[in-house]
Amino acid sequence: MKLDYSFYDRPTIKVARDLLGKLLIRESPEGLVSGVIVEVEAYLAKDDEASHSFSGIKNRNSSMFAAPGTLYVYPIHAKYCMNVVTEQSGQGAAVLIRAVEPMEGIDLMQSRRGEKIGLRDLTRGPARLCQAFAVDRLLDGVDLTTSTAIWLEDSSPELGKLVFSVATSERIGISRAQDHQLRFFVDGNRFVSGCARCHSLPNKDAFRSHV
DNA sequence: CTGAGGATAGTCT
DNA sequence: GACTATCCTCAGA
Repeated sequence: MKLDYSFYDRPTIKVARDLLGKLLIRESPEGLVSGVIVEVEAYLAKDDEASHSFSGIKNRNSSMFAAPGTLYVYPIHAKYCMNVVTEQSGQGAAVLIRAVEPMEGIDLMQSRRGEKIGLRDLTRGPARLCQAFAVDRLLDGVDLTTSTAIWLEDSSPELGKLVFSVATSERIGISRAQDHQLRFFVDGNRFVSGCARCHSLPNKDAFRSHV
């Protein structure tokens, strides 16, 4: 079932944790791809120096201040990252989706990412994920609750109820506010990005093996 | 497997 | 001109 407004219109940290295990779906003329979210980071509206909203609304971050459920796509290092806007309009809070476990459309992801890339590296990392899902600035500001190009679902019938434990750590790749434990990931899932010390149980079963 | 270093381009100071 | 919420390649164990 597609996630609606009431899912996003909540405290950012709750939304971030609840996004783990949800299905991200992208439909384009080339075909459909999907994956289960295994890693996210929360960026808060207040007292968070690492958040793009910290120094106020700018041209480039304006969709982070839009309604909850809006997609905020940000260009960085000549690549893209995707975020989901949370809380109320004008707050400037969002959750960065850092990694998914590929489910449907692996061939299409493979052709977008390059034939030499292994399965594990297709969507492990925010910019890799955007490339595999063909997410760029054209999707910035899209409403995830109504769009037919990209949206989130609670779960897929064939996966059933996913069982996993949530781990937390500092966020990755930022230079300020590094002490906050605002990164959430599926403990042990091998499609999570980042360093080995951030995984307390390395190489546990992936969701894909449950199908 | 790990860590280091350079490439990359759009936005803001 | 400096800054990134990054990625890829390469060397070494």
